[in-house]
Amino acid sequence: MIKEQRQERILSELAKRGSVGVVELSKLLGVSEATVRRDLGELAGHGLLRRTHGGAALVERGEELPYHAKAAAYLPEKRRIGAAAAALLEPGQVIGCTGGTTVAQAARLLQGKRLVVVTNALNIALELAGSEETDVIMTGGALRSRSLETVGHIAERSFREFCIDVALLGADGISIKEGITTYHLAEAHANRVLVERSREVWVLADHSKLGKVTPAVIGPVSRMTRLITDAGAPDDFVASLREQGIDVVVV
Amino acid sequence: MIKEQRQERILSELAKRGSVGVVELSKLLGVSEATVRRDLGELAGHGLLRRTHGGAALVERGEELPYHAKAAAYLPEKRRIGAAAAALLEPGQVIGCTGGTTVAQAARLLQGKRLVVVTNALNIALELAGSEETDVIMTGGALRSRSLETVGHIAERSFREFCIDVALLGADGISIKEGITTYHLAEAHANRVLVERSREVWVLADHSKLGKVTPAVIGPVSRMTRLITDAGAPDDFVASLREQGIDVVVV
DNA sequence: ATCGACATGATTGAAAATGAGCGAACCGCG
DNA sequence: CGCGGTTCGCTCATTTTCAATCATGTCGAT
Repeated sequence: MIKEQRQERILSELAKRGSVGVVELSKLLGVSEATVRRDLGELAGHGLLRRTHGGAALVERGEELPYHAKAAAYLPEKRRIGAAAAALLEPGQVIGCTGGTTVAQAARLLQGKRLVVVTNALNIALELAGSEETDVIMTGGALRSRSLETVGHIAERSFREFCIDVALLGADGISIKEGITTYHLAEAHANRVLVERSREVWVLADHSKLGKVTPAVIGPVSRMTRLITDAGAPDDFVASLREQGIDVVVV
Repeated sequence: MIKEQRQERILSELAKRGSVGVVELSKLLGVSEATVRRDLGELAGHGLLRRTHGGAALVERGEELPYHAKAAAYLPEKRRIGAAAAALLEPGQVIGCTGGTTVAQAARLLQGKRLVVVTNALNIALELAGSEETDVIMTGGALRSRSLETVGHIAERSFREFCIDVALLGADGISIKEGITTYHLAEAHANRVLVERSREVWVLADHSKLGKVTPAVIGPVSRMTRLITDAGAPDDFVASLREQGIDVVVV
């Protein structure tokens, strides 16, 4: 039996049963346990299964997807930024959230607060799914797997149904000249509608985003009422925003 | 048997019966009581069950999602049902999915198929989020943490925008007399709209749901075009549905 | 025929999981 | 209350599993 066939077989067995043991597979496939371990290791390397002691199990969705919070870059900064944002929000407010790992960190800390959260991002909704106190409204729309945001007319129409107190925006780039930008046009469009409907716009971004420009414009920096970033932010950048009357919180 | 399988078994047993004893599990699984205790401790640490003296019980309504507990009950049956449903779908079709753990098992196997999936359930969207081939549309709406479904007028309006080939319905109860039912009124309402918009209606339910009635009606059994269930289904129940011209698939 | 690349199987010391033993804590019951 | 039996959490020895290494076998190319 060829390696490919064997690995195929392992995956199908796993799909059928949810978890499999090394010894078990060894007997089933008629190869040594060493070979089974090698196969499992290889498959796990491709993210097709999760290795466990004694065997393997199905990968949990969300464990391996690109935005998984634990895998995020600048995680400590993002956590602090998220915590600061969460602390500044008040009970009873209506919050709009875009996707992104920084916003997700904030969302995680909103659990149990009496808030209404409107979001087009799957990961945000998921963070808050367990919270009894928080009302979560998803906008719906076409799902973009890269960012887990939903976009398109459904998302935009839903955003328009709300009057939002504070928008928590996770941007990919913030430039004094070019404004708040993101990578994807459809996301930018949905986010723009959120901004339109929001009284305040807070942007959550670690310092790596500052001065950066990405293709799709959400809006000018002047539309932002508060920026929460980390201590790595360049002083002149911060000063320039403050001159424009934007509240810059550095954590 | 590896640890994962054993713990899955424990959760399944717990979901079926509401509470389990250490000694009992030890005999059932063929491992020492010490190991059972360790497993229970670990699962309790993940919030998947509540430790009691002498055993374990389901987590109280409140902090944790009962979703995980539900997911573990009749898991092998649900996998087979999900696989059968996935195998019967054809490329290019527009599929509507409600929430529910059985439907989630089917969704997992739809990855990579060229389909359009419209759903009001967060867990379904998450299963398919990684798939490049599959277009996923979320309806949006207010999120119910218990089932991870979104409900309300936003969800219903979104469903109405689609012409759906096949609806995959996960019901909580199916009764010849009372029809297809679920626990929650708002969910039933959203699901009813999905059914309206669908050419075919397939219900995915393990045998524990058959003959059961729960508070909120989705529709009469006659509206269902196919039932996929497991071998534990009572013969007379299956026969009765077949008399009505419903295609019953037993896996 | 020889070589090299690759897959497989066996070996080994380390790590993890398991099972048994033992006081301490807890339950039900008088 | 207090008591006996059960259950718990802990430690320690044993078994299982792991990852790494090396040897063998297979196949195709030179």
